[in-house]
Amino acid sequence: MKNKISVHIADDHKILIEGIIAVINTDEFIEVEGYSLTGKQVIEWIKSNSADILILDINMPEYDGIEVLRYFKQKKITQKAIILSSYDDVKLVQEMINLGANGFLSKDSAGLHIIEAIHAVYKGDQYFSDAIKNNLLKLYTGKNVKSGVRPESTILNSLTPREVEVLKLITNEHSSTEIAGILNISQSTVDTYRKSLLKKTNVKNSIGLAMYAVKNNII
Amino acid sequence: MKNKISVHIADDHKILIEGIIAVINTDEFIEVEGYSLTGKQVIEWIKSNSADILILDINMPEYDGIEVLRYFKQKKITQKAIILSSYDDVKLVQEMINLGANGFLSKDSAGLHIIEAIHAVYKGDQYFSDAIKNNLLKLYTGKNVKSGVRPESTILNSLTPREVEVLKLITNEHSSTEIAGILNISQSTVDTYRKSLLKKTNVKNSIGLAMYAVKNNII
DNA sequence: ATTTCTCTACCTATTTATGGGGATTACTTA
DNA sequence: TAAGTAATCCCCATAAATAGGTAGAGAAAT
Repeated sequence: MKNKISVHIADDHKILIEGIIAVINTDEFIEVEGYSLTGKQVIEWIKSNSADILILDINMPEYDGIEVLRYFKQKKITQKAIILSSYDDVKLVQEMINLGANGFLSKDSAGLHIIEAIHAVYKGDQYFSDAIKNNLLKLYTGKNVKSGVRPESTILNSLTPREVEVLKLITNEHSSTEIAGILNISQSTVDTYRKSLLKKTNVKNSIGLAMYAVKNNII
Repeated sequence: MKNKISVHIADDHKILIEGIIAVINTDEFIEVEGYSLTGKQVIEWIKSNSADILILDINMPEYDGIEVLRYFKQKKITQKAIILSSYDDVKLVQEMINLGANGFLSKDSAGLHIIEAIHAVYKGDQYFSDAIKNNLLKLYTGKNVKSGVRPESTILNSLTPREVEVLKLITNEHSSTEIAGILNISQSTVDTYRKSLLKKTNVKNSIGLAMYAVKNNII
């Protein structure tokens, strides 16, 4: 007779936790070990506990999901984790995989297959929601088959350090004049960065930049 | 033998719907009649259906919860509704009650008592989550017993419905011209809303507004 | 050695946003 | 009925952002 798969849930929305528990309870081979409402609680919890699977929300107060994964990696904790996310940002997925995430579920996806995801990850597989898989596929179709070509053709051409600095200041409600003052560069230069940020992120205006920054945790 | 209480769920997050269904299925006297993923779907649904209780999320694409309630009121539809909200804005609650909402559950509240809420509202009672009740209490304790003193001392001077609409569009990267077109009002009016939003939220510029919207889940 | 990238900066012009007013209509509420 | 509020619109002026260029200095990669 085999033990049940134990699951710990971390999400700041209690209703979501209750929902997931209810869903999980429909599977006789899985049980919920407990839950955390903040990233801090997860980090406290991991110090003396573990579960077979941790279901981890990205957006949480105190420490977010990414910071929790960073902590795990730093402390060499090998807790398996399935990420819950509201948006399907490819770069985030890559970041998460690098940090050791084993699965990725989108809250927005048409069907949630949390049970499948848990079983898959428990077996050692990775599990990604369809939205994510589609996005990843798009990146690797057609080109980039031979040499070690980095997928620089991606939508998100990564930003230069200076661009990120400017982006942060924009997101913190600074005007170009102010940014020029803070970074000790000319206003024209700041404007140049704005242009290149708009082009690279493919958004419409500064607000789009701010939202991009939020989504990519460049805050 | 009595029929089950039928419930319709409206929320743009499928996972939340699945969760609520799972929770509801633990009660033998309640059954889920169906669900909608957008406000528009709710309005389509109500044209030829009804349920004993509608569980309605505030934040939904196409039409949000408030707009759905407005539609109900305008069309004199007496569908009972329990509101699901991510934030506990007192003014919003009042607005919703005026629009005929029968209950109010906060997603963030420590314990979700959706079953209780459904039974209460079905019996004709109103149901409010603890967070809401506490906020309402705070407003009426000590002072404000006699004259009609408005509790303007609240931190978030809450925004009017129209302001929220404009804020959403701003956050979605629309310019004032576009917003005017979308809402079918003059650009000047949109500018007026921008001014009042800036004043009320106490931020510096549109980016501050967008960040405010993100923080307060007004997306 | 030559290309590529990053950071820097400027010019011109147009479009948006912000800040200060004021004002009307409709609705609700004290 | 008087007061308030929400929604709507206008004027004027300035500040800021966007869009199109061009371009040089230095570092890094090929």
